Amino acid sequence: MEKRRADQIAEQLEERIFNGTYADGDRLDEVRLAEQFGVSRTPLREAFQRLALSGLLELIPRRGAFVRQPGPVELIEMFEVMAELEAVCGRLAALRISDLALTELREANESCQRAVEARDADAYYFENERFHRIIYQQSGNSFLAQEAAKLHKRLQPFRRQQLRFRGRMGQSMAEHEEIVRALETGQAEAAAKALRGHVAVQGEKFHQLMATLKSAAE
Amino acid sequence: MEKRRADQIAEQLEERIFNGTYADGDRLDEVRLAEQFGVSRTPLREAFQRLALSGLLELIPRRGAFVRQPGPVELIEMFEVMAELEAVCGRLAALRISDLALTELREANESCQRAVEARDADAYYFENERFHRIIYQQSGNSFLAQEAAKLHKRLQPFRRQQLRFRGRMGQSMAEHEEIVRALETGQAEAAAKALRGHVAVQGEKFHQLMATLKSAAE
DNA sequence: GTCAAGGTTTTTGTATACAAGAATGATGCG
DNA sequence: CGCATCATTCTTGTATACAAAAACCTTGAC
Repeated sequence: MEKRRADQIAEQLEERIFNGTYADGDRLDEVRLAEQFGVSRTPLREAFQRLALSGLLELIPRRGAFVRQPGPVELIEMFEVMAELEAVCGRLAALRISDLALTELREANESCQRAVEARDADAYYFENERFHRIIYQQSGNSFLAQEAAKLHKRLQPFRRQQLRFRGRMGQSMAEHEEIVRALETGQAEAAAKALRGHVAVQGEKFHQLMATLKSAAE
Repeated sequence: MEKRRADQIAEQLEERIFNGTYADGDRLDEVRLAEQFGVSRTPLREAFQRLALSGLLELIPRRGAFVRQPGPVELIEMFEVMAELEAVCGRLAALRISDLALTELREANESCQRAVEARDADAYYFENERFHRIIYQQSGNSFLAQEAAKLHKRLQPFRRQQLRFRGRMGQSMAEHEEIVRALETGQAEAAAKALRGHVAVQGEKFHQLMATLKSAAE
């Protein structure tokens, strides 16, 4: 399926919003972006529509498109939902996961471990996503898996910041181990609880998240 | 905030997809719809973008926009996710709900009861939505509330069909009572369980849902 | 009669043109 | 000197025009 120009633009704009090129409240100028991308305003506006639906832009009629970065409160809320979605995926996956997927899960986890030892944040980030994505899919509910993956992607830039904090990677690995054990033995509630705790933002992590926000706002 | 033409069109198309005017796989003709709505293709295409993002349309490049009604499997999956979202809302709301909201909840429930007695399906449908929406909001997590409301809306036409079945309204009312009791007494897990059960599709209800799908396909 | 190849016709995707509303700045009045 | 009002300019929203790709139809060969 070949892509439209508008799709590519949407992806690039999304990337810029995620990586902080645009700050919260920035107005995106149609004509300036259009000539920057070398297209007319039409495909650009289509891209705007998309990003607005994903919550990345706010389209105010007759005013323009404004970047909408989640604030502290919304971010906490999103992490809370993510924790619950992961918990549900885990609970279902504990009953439904295949042996093949379990093998892949352990493999992804080992890759994570190697990334931690090599202090390779990018590799950890990548393998961690694989780890979680397997659990989403093994929930046996592809709609759930899709929704979980969507939110995961949106929270990724913030998660990434969190991993910089000392000791977080190691702790995260221990949690992964616990999750794998619960899934291996089919303990649904244990898997749910482990995943919820793994993702949830609380206590010390909350302060880390606040720090993340400050650095992202600069 | 006044609306754009494109917004109104998106709403109307959404309505048509929900109420079954368009069947799964139907291709929406841009020019025909444009003259039908009395607009050009531009706002229509913007509306398409939206509906595609909500999963109601599939936009195949260079081919067109195709209506995408959820099939049996996807529908079951969506109900499963809805049940879990409601459960989470209930669990959080049990701890966070305000007295005012509890009063409103009881009020909505009484209106439901009256609708059942009057055999007024439309009224029941409306008050039931109010009942659930209060719980979403009282989760204290507006992101969660928003997501729950979004999915609720998407599933509404199917839920509506289900209520036609004999005895379902009465059973649903009993479940509402149980939910209210759990929320009143702050029993988080009980509220979660009651709401999950209330929404989940299982056993007999599954067959009803299948019947719904058949009638919707006609 | 069937199938394939090429051309014709639709239909989508993008660019441009135009219209209407919002922002901005200048000017006049208090 | 400050503020309000009006005109100008800019920006968005929509319509139209054009280009490219897909669907189709016809025609010809086997």
